[in-house]
Amino acid sequence: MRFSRQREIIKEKVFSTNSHPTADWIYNEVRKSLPNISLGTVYRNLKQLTDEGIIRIMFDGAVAKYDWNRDAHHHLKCTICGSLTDIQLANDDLKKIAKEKFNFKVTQVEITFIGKCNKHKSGV
Amino acid sequence: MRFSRQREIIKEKVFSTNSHPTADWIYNEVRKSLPNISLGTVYRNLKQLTDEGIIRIMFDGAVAKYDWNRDAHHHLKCTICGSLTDIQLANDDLKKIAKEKFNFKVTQVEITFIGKCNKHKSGV
DNA sequence: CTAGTAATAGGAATTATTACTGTTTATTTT
DNA sequence: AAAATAAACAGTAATAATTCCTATTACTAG
Repeated sequence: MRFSRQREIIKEKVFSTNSHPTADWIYNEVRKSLPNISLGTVYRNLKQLTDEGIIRIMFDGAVAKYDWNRDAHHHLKCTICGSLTDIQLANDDLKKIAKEKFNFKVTQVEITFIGKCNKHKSGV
Repeated sequence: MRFSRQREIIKEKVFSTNSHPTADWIYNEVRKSLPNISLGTVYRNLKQLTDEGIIRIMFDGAVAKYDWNRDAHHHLKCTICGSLTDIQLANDDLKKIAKEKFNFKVTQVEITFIGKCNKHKSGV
């Protein structure tokens, strides 16, 4: 993979936040320093970075979000503010269950907990 | 919700399969008996059925899939054939962990196990 | 029967993403 | 360091999934 200034900055932006940014958010961020960058370039580079295993892609409903965190981890998704928060959970047990009960060789486990995050205490 | 022939047939089709159909698949199925139905009608009715809790929506990557199975359950997703299979797993422990460790009130847990299903034994 | 409401078909619009094309740029070769 | 070449680029068109809009139709209550 040849060096490119665009990809460097795209990578920087993904690594700069815990907010699981969308391609569009990244595009707007990168435009601040590279006003002529095109959205296609952002998508192409996000794909390359994903293919290289440098970042990860995940889907929040129908839209792709990107994540610099490559450790095995899962998410808390708030139904009120939409925030996605990383959490660590041992999933060895789950893999074992899938293998024993369903004869399924698990390579990845995606868990999303949907509910209310701690910003929304009362009635809301 | 007033009766509609279109919605009845859409519902029937979703209930007729374990394959977690997409809106497009349902559209094509329903057209066999209602050639004039529009895709918009399919989407509108799937949304209504989902809102009423009669069926469930889930996302497989970026596309919405529909599921008549309303029991708490999760999925095995095969990276080779793309099949999605329902599995039952107690998730009370997971909810408890989310509450205790992250102070997050879970209303739903979505787990997808990604890997190889038992149709793909050897090298492939 | 008639007004009002809910649902419809069909198509336009939107959103996210991918593909195409001619141009630029990083790396390799001389 | 200049020329060659292959990858990456910007800009734009195309695609796919989904939602929105509009005129029309069907059911329901008065």
